[in-house]
Amino acid sequence: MTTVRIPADWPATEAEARAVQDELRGRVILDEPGPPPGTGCVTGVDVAYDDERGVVAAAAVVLDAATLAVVAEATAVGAVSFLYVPGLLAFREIPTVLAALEALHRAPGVVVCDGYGLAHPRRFGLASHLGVLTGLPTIGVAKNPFTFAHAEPDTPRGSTAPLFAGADEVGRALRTQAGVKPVFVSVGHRVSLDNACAHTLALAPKYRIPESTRRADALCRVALRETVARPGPPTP
DNA sequence: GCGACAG
DNA sequence: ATCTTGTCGC
Repeated sequence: MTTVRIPADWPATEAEARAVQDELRGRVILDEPGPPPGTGCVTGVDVAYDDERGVVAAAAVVLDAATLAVVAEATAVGAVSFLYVPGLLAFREIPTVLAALEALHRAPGVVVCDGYGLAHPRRFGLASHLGVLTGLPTIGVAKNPFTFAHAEPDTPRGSTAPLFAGADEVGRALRTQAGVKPVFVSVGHRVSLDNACAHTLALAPKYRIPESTRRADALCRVALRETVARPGPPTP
């Protein structure tokens, strides 16, 4: 597991962070369909926190898209780099997530983030940000609708309803299990919304949350516990 | 102005 | 995100 330092130029204030989003937003690529679902690899990323100690742990888990078998995984830990502010989540997670992705010794394929991409107050959520920084195809799959409006998708698995920010369609509510609360899918970088939903559905054959996110969630919790329970904290 | 608000 | 017991079900 690698340890990361907060970048020297990391935003310190909310205004600086918003300015970074406004600057990077223009680099998002929205006109590529992305890799076909069910082929190649898909990578889930997630983080866990110990706010008392200011420690964050990230995990990246690579799955074979066809079988959902785990083919690679990596973790990273570091100091919390930003406080949680709705709309600025990426600044809390990205340094450690980047380190985990870099520790992977294979191509991640599509990266599935636990949060939003285009569905964001400034249309630049975690998945968009991670995509621009890495150049990788990314999508966002969130568990809550945030501030966005949506109709209830039909009961069958695979049903969708558009997610609206005012009149803009910024994503979809996707029912991954019949009769169970939907997840909220939005485009990150270099993947179409149709493909993002297809990937998400393929990753959730049995549970509401995509297998990629479930695996990454479990792994980053282990990584957090191991570093917190060990002498010699990673905080310089 | 007040509250809500991805993780 | 995180704090938390028991409980229902495969």
